[in-house]
Parts: sequence; C-alpha cells; structure tokens
Amino acid sequence: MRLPRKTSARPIRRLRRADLPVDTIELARYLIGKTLVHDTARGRLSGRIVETEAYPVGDAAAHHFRGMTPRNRSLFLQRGFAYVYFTYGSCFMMNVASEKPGVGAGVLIRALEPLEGLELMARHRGAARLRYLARGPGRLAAAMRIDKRYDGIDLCAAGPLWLGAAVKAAGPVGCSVRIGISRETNRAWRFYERGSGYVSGPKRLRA
DNA sequence: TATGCGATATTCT
DNA sequence: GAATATCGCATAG
Repeated sequence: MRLPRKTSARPIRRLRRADLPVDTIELARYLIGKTLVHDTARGRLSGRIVETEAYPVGDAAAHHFRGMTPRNRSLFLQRGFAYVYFTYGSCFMMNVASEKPGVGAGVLIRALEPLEGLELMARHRGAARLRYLARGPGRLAAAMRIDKRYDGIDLCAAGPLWLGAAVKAAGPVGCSVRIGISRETNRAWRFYERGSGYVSGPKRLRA
C-alpha cells in the first residue's frame, strides 16, 4: 500500500551543475519553478523561483560588460556559482553565474514564492505581507538573508545556500523586457511564471 | 493601483 | 563626482 505523497515532507533534491544549461538565456528560463534554499542556524528558508533575468555575453546592461573588476569577478566563474553585490545603498542582489569558466554572464534571481521559513523571512523583512516577502531582488535577498558573504560560493556544492529541483511544476512561463535598466531595454530576457502574485513589476509585465 | 521621489554606499570615471 | 540590475513611503485617482 502506498502512502499519500506529502510534498512538504519530501526532501528537496539538490541540482547538480550538469543539470544547469550553459547558455545564459536557457538557464534563466530553466530556473523558473526551481527552488532556492538557505539552511540557516535558525532553520530553513526556501522558495520557488518565479522570476529571473538573463544578462548574457555582450549585454551592455550587464555588470560584466566592461570586463572583470573586483566587484563582478564572480560572474566569470563557471555556471552555478553565486554573484552577490550591493547597490542603491540598501539592497543585495543575487545572480547565478552562467556560461563557461572565464566568461562573464549570469542570471539575476528577481522573485520567489516563499515555501519554508515564512516567519523568519517576515522577521528579516520587517513583517511584510506574504506576497511581498521576496517580490523583487532586494526583498528576496533580505528575506533569504543573502549578503556579500555568499558572493563567489558554489550553489551546486554541499553548502548552506543551494539550488533545488522543482517542488511544484512551473506554470506557463512568460517572457518580457527587463526591469530597472537603461541600456538594451528592448531585449526580452526576463522570464516569469505567468499570473503568479509573487512576481515583481507592473501588471502588464506579470500577465 | 499607479506614479513620483528621497535614501543610501559602493563602484567606476 | 556621477551613476546605479531598488525599496518603501507618500500622494492621487
């Protein structure tokens, strides 16, 4: 006799590097529906990735465009490594490096549907409503307690911050221009789960 | 719901 | 010294 399947009790499978597409745009599309997990001393924080943006090779809006600097060097690591940086005086943001080692490119993780550790996330965010806990890259980093310490770490290794397989299959994936940039603004390199209330941006970029 | 604006610190010019 | 892959609050409709 089979026991009923309880998603919450099933361990999340870690993604291996071989699971990740090398191509930046394919990786951005692939990550929709996958899980981001942070195992902290106080418990597990996790969420479904519902929004990403690709910053591929030769993209003038990308941090790696003008070559390697002390800040952006993690973007030149092999795929599956984290690039975390600080901006606007208040926000950390996390990218997953893509392409081959030595090539600068990455995928910005922009929003999560929170799964585990909701109370902890709310505490990190100052008691925001569920829908806004990790909606937007800065909020996501705050909720998941991701900061500069994680810059350059391997998200496919046995560390505290890692990528997991999908807990729930992704719905239809939409595609649009990217948010908050002033160059290459016509490129449709943003991906999101259609209709999800956890996706950032104006309504027309969520449908 | 939509738009506007100030805060904030690190990086690069 | 300028720019920035944003957020949260204020205000208006």
